[in-house]
Amino acid sequence: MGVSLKDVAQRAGVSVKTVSNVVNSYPHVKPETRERVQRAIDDLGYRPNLTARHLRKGRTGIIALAVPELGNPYFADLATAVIDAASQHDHIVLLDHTAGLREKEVLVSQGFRSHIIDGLILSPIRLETEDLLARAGGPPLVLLGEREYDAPYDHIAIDNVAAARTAVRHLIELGKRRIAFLGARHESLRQPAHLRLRGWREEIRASGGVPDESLVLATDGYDRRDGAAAMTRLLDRTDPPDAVFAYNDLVALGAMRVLTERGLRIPEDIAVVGFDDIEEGQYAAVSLTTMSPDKTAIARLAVDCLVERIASGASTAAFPRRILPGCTLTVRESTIGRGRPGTGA
Amino acid sequence: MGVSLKDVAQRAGVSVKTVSNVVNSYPHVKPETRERVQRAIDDLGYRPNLTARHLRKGRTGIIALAVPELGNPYFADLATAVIDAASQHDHIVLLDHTAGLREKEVLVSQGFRSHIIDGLILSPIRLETEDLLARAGGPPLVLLGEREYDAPYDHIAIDNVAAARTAVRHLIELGKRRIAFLGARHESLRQPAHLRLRGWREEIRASGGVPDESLVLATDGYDRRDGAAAMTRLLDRTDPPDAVFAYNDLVALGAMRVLTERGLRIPEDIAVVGFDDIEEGQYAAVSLTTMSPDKTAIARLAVDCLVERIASGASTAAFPRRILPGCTLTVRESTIGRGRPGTGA
DNA sequence: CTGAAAGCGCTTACAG
DNA sequence: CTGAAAGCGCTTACAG
Repeated sequence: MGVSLKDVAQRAGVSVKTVSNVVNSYPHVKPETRERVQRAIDDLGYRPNLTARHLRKGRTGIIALAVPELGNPYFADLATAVIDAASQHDHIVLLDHTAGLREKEVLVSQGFRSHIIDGLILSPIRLETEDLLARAGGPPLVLLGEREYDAPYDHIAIDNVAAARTAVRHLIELGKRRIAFLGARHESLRQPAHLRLRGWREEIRASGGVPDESLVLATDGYDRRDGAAAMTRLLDRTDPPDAVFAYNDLVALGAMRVLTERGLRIPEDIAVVGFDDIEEGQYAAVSLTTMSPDKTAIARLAVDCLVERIASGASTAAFPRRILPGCTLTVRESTIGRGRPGTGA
Repeated sequence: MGVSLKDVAQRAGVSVKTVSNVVNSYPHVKPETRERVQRAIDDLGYRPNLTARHLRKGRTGIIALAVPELGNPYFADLATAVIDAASQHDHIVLLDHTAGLREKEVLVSQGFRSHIIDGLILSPIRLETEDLLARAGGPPLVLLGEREYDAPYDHIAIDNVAAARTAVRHLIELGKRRIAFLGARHESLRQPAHLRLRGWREEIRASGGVPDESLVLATDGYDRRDGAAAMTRLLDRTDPPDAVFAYNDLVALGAMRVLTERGLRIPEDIAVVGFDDIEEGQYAAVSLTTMSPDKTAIARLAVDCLVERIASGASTAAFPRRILPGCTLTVRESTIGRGRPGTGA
């Protein structure tokens, strides 16, 4: 601390410009000058002050990632992947969580940390299109997740309708007919789960069935406790389902805990499919069949998009992209029972 | 972007100093001046450039948190708590993961991001004392976790020996006599798990038993797969244990998966105790008894310590503190069976 | 209560 | 190939 370019320049007997050239490996520096400067740098233990560099260049090399909560392993995995992808581009990651609160999501999206971050990756739950449109020239933004917006920003998300149909089809092919949907939120149709719920309806119709809306269970959130509560309500009724498609793995795992407590067999009595493919599902007592989004691809695409937008210098995207990473079905014991290796390890 | 103090000053017809005073809510500003400036700020949509402020003040308000991996829910929870604690002090958090690699831990501890961060909270796995001593005047540092160092830095960690003894005593009180320890690392005695292993030995001796070192199972890491692999090795022997104390919950959950696959009953055949109290354990088919460190306290203490050290301006701590947050036993089905409510929810 | 000026540590045209 | 100087946008003694 305290050693500046000027100190190095003085010691090496050159101007700060020359030192700067060496530090930034500018090619046209006379070898002996470079060596002299390098020695001064080493002697003094000089390290460039990045803040100053940032101020000058107008970029910080920091991108922010805002997710609802790190406590959901899906988002922890995603954050890990984003950190790694960002480091490929020499960027570091400032992490924040919104708890899925619209107020916090708005705050983050408005870039209350502008000037510190070059760009933002946001996975919103309750944010509305109008909030995005009101965003006054903040840093470039890339959106993640199931919510859809009519706003000038890139959006990375799997095809939720198609993925949900795949999950439900799997259950139908196993002979299940009363398939519940766990995790529709107590809110408007534009909330998350909307698309997965639509997939549920479409696939049931496609198989010649009629969606039973009483099998759609609303929840407060998407945690284990929400899954457990919804499953309890479902089982307390007279006509239980023979399968459950959950909004995500946490909801599915909460539901499975209740099934186990009640002594019901998975999948014989009730089969379960989740969504996200968190590792916990592999090691559950009955391992969990789930839809596996390609998290690495999602993170990489998000960071690539963002870095590109940052380079372009525009706050909004004139031609916003909609990118669909892959999502595949991973079959485990919760739908086909023991018999094949369960952990997938 | 592009609106500076100067622009606001011009529009309001005052000097930049006055605008700065208003922005920083300096008390002695004539009300009508303040109002005029505020109007200019609003009209222009001015937002202070934090990078410039940082350069000037020499502080950024950013602290870094480096954990082995976010994929372990314990660290995800800890990160969440650190972010919240930091925001209490108006600091934001740069997150990094080390994968428990010494090289990466050294890099982080040497502050390769110095000048961007005001301080660092590091949870090391393989870092050595010499690495810390070689640290050349980086930003203030607070250490977390089971590793112990003889270095001038504050250290926040529960009393691992005492906590392990509590866990083992619980098993002994339930009548268990052959208690295995899962998760000693294939490395030196100074590695993590050392203290918990010592607690295991001490408590067995205290109960009048003799620690059976063949029941100490080494693992490569502390993940579910490590627990599953170790449990498999243990069961393939002729003399299985009647209880397992795992280094952490992930190892315990991996072990439980294997027990379930083999058709063994938990806790009747083999009881299991973990460490960390991650939510997953509450919702496992057999809910997991575990040691519950006070993560919120750990995060708060770490941030408080760090902020204090930052304020003091010293890179190292003349009188490093050793702080011991609480850690309590949480009893669930994996030791006492079904019969009481299991999820603890 | 407010202004003019220096300076935080860099990078970058502009000269030479 | 290298130097002198301006400027990124703030804050802070120093005056008045």
